[in-house]
Amino acid sequence: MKRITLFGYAILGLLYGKASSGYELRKIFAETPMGGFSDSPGAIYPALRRLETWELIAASATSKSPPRRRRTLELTSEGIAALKLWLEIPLEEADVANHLRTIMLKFAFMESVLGDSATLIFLYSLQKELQAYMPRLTNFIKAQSGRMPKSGQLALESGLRGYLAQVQWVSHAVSVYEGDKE
Amino acid sequence: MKRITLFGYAILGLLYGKASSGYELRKIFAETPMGGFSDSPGAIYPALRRLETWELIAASATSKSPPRRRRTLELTSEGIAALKLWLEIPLEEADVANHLRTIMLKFAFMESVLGDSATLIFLYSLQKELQAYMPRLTNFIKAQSGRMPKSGQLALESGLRGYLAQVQWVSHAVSVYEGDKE
DNA sequence: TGAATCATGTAATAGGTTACATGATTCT
DNA sequence: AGAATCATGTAACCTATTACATGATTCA
Repeated sequence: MKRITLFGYAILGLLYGKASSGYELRKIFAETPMGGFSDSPGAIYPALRRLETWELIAASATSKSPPRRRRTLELTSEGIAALKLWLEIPLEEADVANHLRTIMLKFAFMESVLGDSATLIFLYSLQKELQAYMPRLTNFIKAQSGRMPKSGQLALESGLRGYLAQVQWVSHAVSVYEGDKE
Repeated sequence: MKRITLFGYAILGLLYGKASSGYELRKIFAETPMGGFSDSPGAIYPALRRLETWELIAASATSKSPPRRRRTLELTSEGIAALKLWLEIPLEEADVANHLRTIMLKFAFMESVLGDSATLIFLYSLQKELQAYMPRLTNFIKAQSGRMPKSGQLALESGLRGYLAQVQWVSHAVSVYEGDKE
């Protein structure tokens, strides 16, 4: 029985782009602002092992020559299917409230896996859910105002501004994809 | 040997504001956009038990009357000390890159625990670290441009916009606290 | 009285963190 | 030859998740 974690999907998504070794993946997690996933070997190698036993990934080559001895891993067709399945799960409002990180990870991989039009549809639904969530958040903040210290109030506002930035970003992203279609 | 998790500090901070039962804390986590911590009993009661065995919190009353039978928990002096110690740890640039959530949690509790001037100092240092981090992020994005699909590029931009929003928020927050001083 | 919800807990599981370990290879 | 780093792994521990369980109390 397999339950793929967000970390697992991050690995699948990266391998979809390019077959890589554990070490290469580690470097990506360590050196890029990607999601803030762990780059520790104790996280990555067990995760790879799991994905391998589930046959979602497989060693394509265990080269000993030039680039040292390393196990290059690639997606199997089942791995690709699992990744697609995950990307195709429709958004719900609760996701927007709590799992923006998950959403952005999905988006990052979506174009290459599902194509432009699916990505655009995803952006539309994200836009819709964000717009539904914003007033809920502002109302909550208003309701709390006065019942917390300034810093609590401001902390909430920080979250609000973050979501506002996402709203603007979605519009921007949509325009990029819409512009591309014609 | 005690290692307090972020979740643990969230509890300590909330209890600093008001002695509460586990159930009350659950409701806060469930119904407010606070950090996105778990509201499940399997998370909260063990966490409370740990904090209790470390004597950072203690049951102030186990009322059976009106508000049912509930264990109201409050901070001990050691709990307050632990919370203060955590809040006083100075910021580093790596924190800004990866642990914005932690930072905002700290900020939310800081005013009531450490006072206005400490909070303002915290904001200044946050401002400094954010400003140091922004160019690193923009450079990284520039370096990647062209070497990823549009969606990957845009995902990075989303992060960038989030940080930009935080930069603006810090300025706002600073002005609120500076305005207060005079 | 029965349903809902209040309020606290526990058990199994799984995944991440931390730390350690080990060889091979490149570089000086 | 020795240091650094490449590359993979393992083991102990801890915590969150999930699901279940249990009584008490309010409310219809």
